[in-house]
Amino acid sequence: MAARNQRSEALSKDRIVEAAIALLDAGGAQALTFRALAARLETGSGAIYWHVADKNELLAAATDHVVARVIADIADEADPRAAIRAVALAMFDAIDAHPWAGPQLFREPWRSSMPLIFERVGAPLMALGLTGRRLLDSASALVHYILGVAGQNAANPRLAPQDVDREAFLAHVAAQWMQLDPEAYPFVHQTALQMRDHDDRAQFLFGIDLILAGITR
Amino acid sequence: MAARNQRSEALSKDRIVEAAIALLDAGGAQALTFRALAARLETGSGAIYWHVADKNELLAAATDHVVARVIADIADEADPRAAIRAVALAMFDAIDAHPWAGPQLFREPWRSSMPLIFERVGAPLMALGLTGRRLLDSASALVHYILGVAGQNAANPRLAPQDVDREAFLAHVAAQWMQLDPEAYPFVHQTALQMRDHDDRAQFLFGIDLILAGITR
DNA sequence: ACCTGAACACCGTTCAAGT
DNA sequence: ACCTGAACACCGTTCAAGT
Repeated sequence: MAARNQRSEALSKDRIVEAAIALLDAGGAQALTFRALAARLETGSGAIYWHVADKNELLAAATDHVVARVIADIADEADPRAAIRAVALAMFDAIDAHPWAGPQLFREPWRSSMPLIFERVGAPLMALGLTGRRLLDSASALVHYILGVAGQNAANPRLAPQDVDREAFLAHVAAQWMQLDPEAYPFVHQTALQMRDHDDRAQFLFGIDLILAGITR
Repeated sequence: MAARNQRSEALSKDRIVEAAIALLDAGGAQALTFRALAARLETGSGAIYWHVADKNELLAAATDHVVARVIADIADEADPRAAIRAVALAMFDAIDAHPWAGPQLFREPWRSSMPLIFERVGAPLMALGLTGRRLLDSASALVHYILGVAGQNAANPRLAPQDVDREAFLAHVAAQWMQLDPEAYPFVHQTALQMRDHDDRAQFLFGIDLILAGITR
């Protein structure tokens, strides 16, 4: 027993999940393989299966771990609207920092992280006096918006060619959109230029405020 | 040349994309392999690479194909709000029918389907009198909400065990959420039962109306 | 009970060889 | 120009064998 600590800790689900997160953060979803994980943990690839059912459970556990920490770190806000904005921004930043968690988040909504998020959004709505169906549907709209935007935003810049930076990339997309037929695409043609230098985070918050305005109108 | 039609049409990107969509609709994202595709097209797996760069392009082309058809089929609505609801519902139903397109949609937003969607949402907002930054940000919030919810909704029921139906599954999740500590999870505890028998589509539309209310307040 | 690592079935992609 | 299909590198997962 004591001998096991000479070179490495005993394997455990926690240690595996931690190593998985490190791999995911460093190289994205494709960097998480059982072989890489085994190498990092100095064990055989089969050993991991003793603690974790399969890759799906591993990704879900990694996501739960990240979300739980982020949610726990959110500062308390007295004002309900400020509280909702705080949760929204925390999730936005979390998925931006761990983009691999985005797709995973809305793949298994019955997992432990989902009630956490719903609670943090729904409780302030209760404080605003909402009840019944309207309470649930409003919370649902906010949560879906938050996860949807955060996930999309996390996916965006990563598939762009590596050597162009974000600005050059946006300028390129805007130029493409500008070339669409102004008759068929009046909106796109008119807003493409603004699209080029928009602030994702500010635009995200604007959407939150739109929904809040609709809720409390 | 004429001889080629004796047993099968010449290979083309269109034929490949069509076959890919058939595979994806029948068996989900994991059913699309180059081997299965080659078998269905009665050709070698390498032949596909002559018309398509890689799997990523294939998925993107399949998504564009589906979205373009759906968008084209939307009936024109005179009322801007009705027009936006029509686009939203069309996209919701499209991703529900082709759930594999959900993740793909917000993976390459500079592709051709994205301007199509933005135009269909943005044009009615122009008719409502919006301009400038507020126009772009409002359209962006709506599009992100639509794609986010539709994608999440499409992902949900498919990972559930196959033998339980949707209702039994929702009841099971609700029961789990009910068991959370009412002190720590007042909102979840109170709304879990309603969550059980909510209507995804109606809830989705409610969110659209919340955002529209915020936009036009 | 927990770990090892070879083996299996299966991918996406490439490429020499054909027509 | 377009197609064939074997070959390559790489997966997730299993499992007999070890401790």
